[in-house]
Amino acid sequence: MLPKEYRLKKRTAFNATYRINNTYYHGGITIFCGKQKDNLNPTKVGFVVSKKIHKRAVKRNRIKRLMREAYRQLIKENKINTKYISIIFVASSKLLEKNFQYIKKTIEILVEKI
RNA sequence: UAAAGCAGUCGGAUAAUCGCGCCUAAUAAAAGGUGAGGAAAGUCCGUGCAUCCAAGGACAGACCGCCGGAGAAACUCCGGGCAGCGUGAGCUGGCGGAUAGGACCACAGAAAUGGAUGCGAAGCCGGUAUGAGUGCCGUUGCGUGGUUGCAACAGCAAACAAGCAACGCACGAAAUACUACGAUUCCACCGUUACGAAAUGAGCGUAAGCGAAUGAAGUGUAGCAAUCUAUGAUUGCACAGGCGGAAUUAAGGCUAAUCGCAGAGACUGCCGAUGGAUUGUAAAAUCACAGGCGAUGGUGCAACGGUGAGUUAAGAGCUUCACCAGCGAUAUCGGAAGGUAUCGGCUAGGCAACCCCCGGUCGGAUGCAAGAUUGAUGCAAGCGUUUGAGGUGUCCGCCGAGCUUGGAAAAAUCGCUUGAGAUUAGGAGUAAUCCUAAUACCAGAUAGAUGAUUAUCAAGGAAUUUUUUCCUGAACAGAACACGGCUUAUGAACUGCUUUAUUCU
RNA sequence: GCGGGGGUAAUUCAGUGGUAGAAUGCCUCCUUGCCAAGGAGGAUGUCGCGAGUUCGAGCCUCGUCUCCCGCU
Repeated sequence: MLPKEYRLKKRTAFNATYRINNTYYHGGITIFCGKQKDNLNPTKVGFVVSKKIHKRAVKRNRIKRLMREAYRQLIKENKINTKYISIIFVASSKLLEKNFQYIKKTIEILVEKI
């Protein structure tokens, strides 16, 4: 789990990020980027796995945790992008059968891309 | 040994690295503690808890439904009864009432619990085509037979006889096709278009509400109107019908032109003891005679108790009998449901997981997005303040100043986890469950923690072989106020008891 | 988390316990030089699934799966 200052929490913040509509896609994950920031606060990140992907909460939580863990390791290795205020990661049903290594790699590619 | 039944167990463990929520303590860092299930799921029941409305009454409504016990309560659990299923261990059960009443029981059937029509006899009516075949002093042809004539070895001609074939005419089984006088059903039009009461609101509906005519609810077809002799009588008019179209039917149809039968069983049937008729010397026989019967056949899920015997002309719960089912009474066993025995009368269709009736229980509504506190925002339109908005399941009644809609804004804290609780030990009880003592405090998130990677092992499987190798190392599934149940999902394996079958001793 | 509504033909929907229907679509034929329109005929169903009540369930009852809507 990420420390609190990295989490994107408010519903309005989510809506604001979606409205900018700056999206990238790779390997089953779509990301929405927010506005470019002008202060030193850390980039806030949200993870979304909708009910359409799987009915059961166990499977959805598993994907969410894997994505979060991958992003946390990237923070530690100092590979993240700090241009934006907020980023949202949206999973698709492709990720159901994938392992941790695959997810980490795709997130790394996406973060380099933006 | 195999196959079953029941009751249970388990739902992994350890270590390393990097992380997250909460608590303790704290300036901060570091540290310590702690962190998902048997179903956390479905939200199907029942509670606590919270808010709103409540003086109460009536009516709805919901739920329950063999007996006893447990439980805060429950579409809950335990034990027993009864019924059904199973060879059995055992399993299943929404298990009050059909003589209070209503609805329904398709098709078939004479008839579905009483619908008004149905059935039998007699009489009348009832197509066309194809067509095996049958018939005809029918016509034509063929060959055969004898006869007559010519000729006479051969042969030719004539009429006759029976036969065969084709054609024609008439009849015509089964089957097929077509049409539809009639019949049945449906539709359209014309005609008819009834009964039923009333402003003191008929009535209908649980209630809100509907409701005087464009005819409520109901009835579902026979009465209605007038008169006087007035609870009846007389008269009149009605209850009809007409026309057209579509479908089905070639089998039956029709009879208000006749006679008879049936108010569970008219059809198919059995009988003909008694009475009658006929035949016969008589014995006896026959009868679509009077009649007796409800057994047989048939229809159907179901036909007015079942099976067998006796009785009888034939028969029948017939009240004569045996067994069974059902109803009632008495005795007895049991705490009760209920069981057992004896006796009596004589039979009640199904359906209440349709309405309903009987007995019982229930203050109602909304759900932690309940609600409380702090802070912020407080705009517009409509309705309303005793001529009453709105609220309480509905009405009576009561409360009484705000309410509704749209837009904007929606942050923090509390509620929040010490409990109908957990673990261990002892006791009561067949059991559900209850009592006593000790021990500890054991998730509390809010875009929502409980995670990622790796190694070893328990456990299981396969191969080789007698200790090695390889594989799997899991299924269903993630708390959101809490608890008690129910239901559903769930990998591999293990334990105990019981039943049945087979083999051996 | 709490509450409510649905599932019937390829699609949209009807359906009083007694033979499963309508419209559109699809297929064949007619019509036309061809197409459309029009006319005639035809096919298409696990009534979401599993049990129960009943002589008999699309309909009644219970369980289950799935879809949709509202409360923020």
